[in-house]
Amino acid sequence: MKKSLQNKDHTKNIIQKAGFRATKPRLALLSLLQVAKYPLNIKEIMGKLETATADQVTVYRILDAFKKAGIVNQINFQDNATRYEYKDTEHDHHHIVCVTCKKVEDFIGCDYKKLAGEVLKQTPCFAEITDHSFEFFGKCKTCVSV
Amino acid sequence: MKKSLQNKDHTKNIIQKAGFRATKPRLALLSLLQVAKYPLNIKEIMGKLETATADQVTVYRILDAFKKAGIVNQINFQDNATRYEYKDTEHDHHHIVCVTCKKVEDFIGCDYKKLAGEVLKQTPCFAEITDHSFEFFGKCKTCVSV
DNA sequence: TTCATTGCAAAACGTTTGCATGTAT
DNA sequence: ATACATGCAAACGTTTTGCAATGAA
Repeated sequence: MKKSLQNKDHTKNIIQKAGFRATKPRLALLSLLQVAKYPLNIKEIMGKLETATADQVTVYRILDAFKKAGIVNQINFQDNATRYEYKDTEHDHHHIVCVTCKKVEDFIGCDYKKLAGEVLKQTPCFAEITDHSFEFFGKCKTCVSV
Repeated sequence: MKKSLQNKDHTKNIIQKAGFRATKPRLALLSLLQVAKYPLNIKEIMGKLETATADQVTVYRILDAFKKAGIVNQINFQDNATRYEYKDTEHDHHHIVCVTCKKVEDFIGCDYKKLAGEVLKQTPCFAEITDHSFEFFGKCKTCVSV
């Protein structure tokens, strides 16, 4: 079986296992997020999706549903546009963003689990932690000298 | 000298040391952020500011300038509204947010400096780190049982 | 006085809602 | 067949821009 077909089946499985119907917009959107090199905002998503694959409103609804289902992560680069990324549990990572040119690079090593335990002890109101966000902002080697 | 006057002078000093003129909107906004118990979004700010103290556009411009000057932090709770918090360098902290009722509690212990060094080694494109964001999302003791 | 700062009007985005139509299972 | 999903239109909330008027130093 060809690799691309395996991937298509895999994408379809993820959608169905999460309890959703495998529709054209959902398959296209999840496939797109799976190959994206960094978290995409709505404009980038609509630009990369083939015309008439999905309405923008549909994309918003799917992203919301996928986020609740734990299939995608919602990410914010402080640029007034929510970004979404496929949640690959095998390759947990976070991002560093250049504040000047917006270049993005991944990094690993965020040991949030240890801190999560300490935080629950510190915060008397809270019972459980379900998610976390963590990004670094800085300057890339090109922009730092400007 | 009364405490409230000391605070007023302190607020004025912060603004002027950052290179800004100590105008009514800027004094009111920074004072508000200094006493806020959690990061405020624009609606909350406009609601808490006395009427006619500052136009909403002015508030946006001041927040942007204060952020660039390092006086305030920009924070995102994944609720489509940018939040701002007075940056008190003496009391560095982050936030945990209840995904159900939006309650916020602070926590300390984010040792980002150690990770920042490792991240710069990992990411060949980046030269320096200037900022970071870190929030936990979870459920408070009231909402967890629902 | 002078230049930084503000207010107002209007536009530009990002996001959500309601409802009729379409479709995966 | 039918409950789930989508598309379209329109509303909504947040943020930005241009420009003339104002005010702090």
